[in-house]
Amino acid sequence: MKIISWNVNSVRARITNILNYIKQSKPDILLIQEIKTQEENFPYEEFEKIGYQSHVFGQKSYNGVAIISKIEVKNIKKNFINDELKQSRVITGEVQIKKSNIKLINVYVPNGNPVESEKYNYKKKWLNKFVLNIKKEFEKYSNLIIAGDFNIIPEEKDVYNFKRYENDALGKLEIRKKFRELLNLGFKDVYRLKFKEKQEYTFWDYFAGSWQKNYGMRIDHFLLSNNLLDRIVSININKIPRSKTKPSDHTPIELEII
DNA sequence: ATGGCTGAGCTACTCAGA
Repeated sequence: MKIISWNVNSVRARITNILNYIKQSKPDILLIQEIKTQEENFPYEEFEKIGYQSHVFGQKSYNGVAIISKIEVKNIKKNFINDELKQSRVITGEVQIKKSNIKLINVYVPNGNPVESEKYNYKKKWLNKFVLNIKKEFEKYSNLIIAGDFNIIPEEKDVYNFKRYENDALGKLEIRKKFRELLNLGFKDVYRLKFKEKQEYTFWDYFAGSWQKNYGMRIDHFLLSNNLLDRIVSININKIPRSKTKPSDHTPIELEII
């Protein structure tokens, strides 16, 4: 069972890249973020043609998340967070994998920059609510997968130059602490669990040749509840989509479980 | 290097991203 998370930075501008990627990587479930469109303009048919159903929590111009799946996804919900700005950032669903019910939480955490602004406050409040709701979710479900763009650099080694990001909304200690708080509820950051010291990134800026210089950061994550850890087959950051023409600034992270 | 690109909405330019 292959589950992939990818911040596509507009599903409509990226549709050709996404379809090509799906044909190559053949995910069972693709969790996408920053689709930047409302449901009414979502390219449902394009995914249907290659055998995928889409579940969409859209928004005009900004944000938006979707679950694109070859297997049945039940109990789709778009109200995981009571978002004070009414932004579309979380979609959840349930899948049956090898007789166990697994809850999927596809998330796009607010960016929060600049730090001296209301945006940073929104991110902090948003993360507080998110952690609290995950805690509640654990009372109802034992198998949880949280995946998406967390906009959090977990540790110093997860960015090309930590000094530049220690006072940034992605790297500030109080933000990284929220990530640890989440893990402490009973999750593992699967990439870091499998690769203790490896330095790989999931995002590179469009400008100043960031991609060519490998000036990136690891901000897209797969969190698995501890009871699912023995079912991990592999975790992989696939850099190929970032090297294509008209790429997203993020690249997919691929999880395989049994 | 707090903006050097990119996308949406719109059709000139702002806002947002990280």
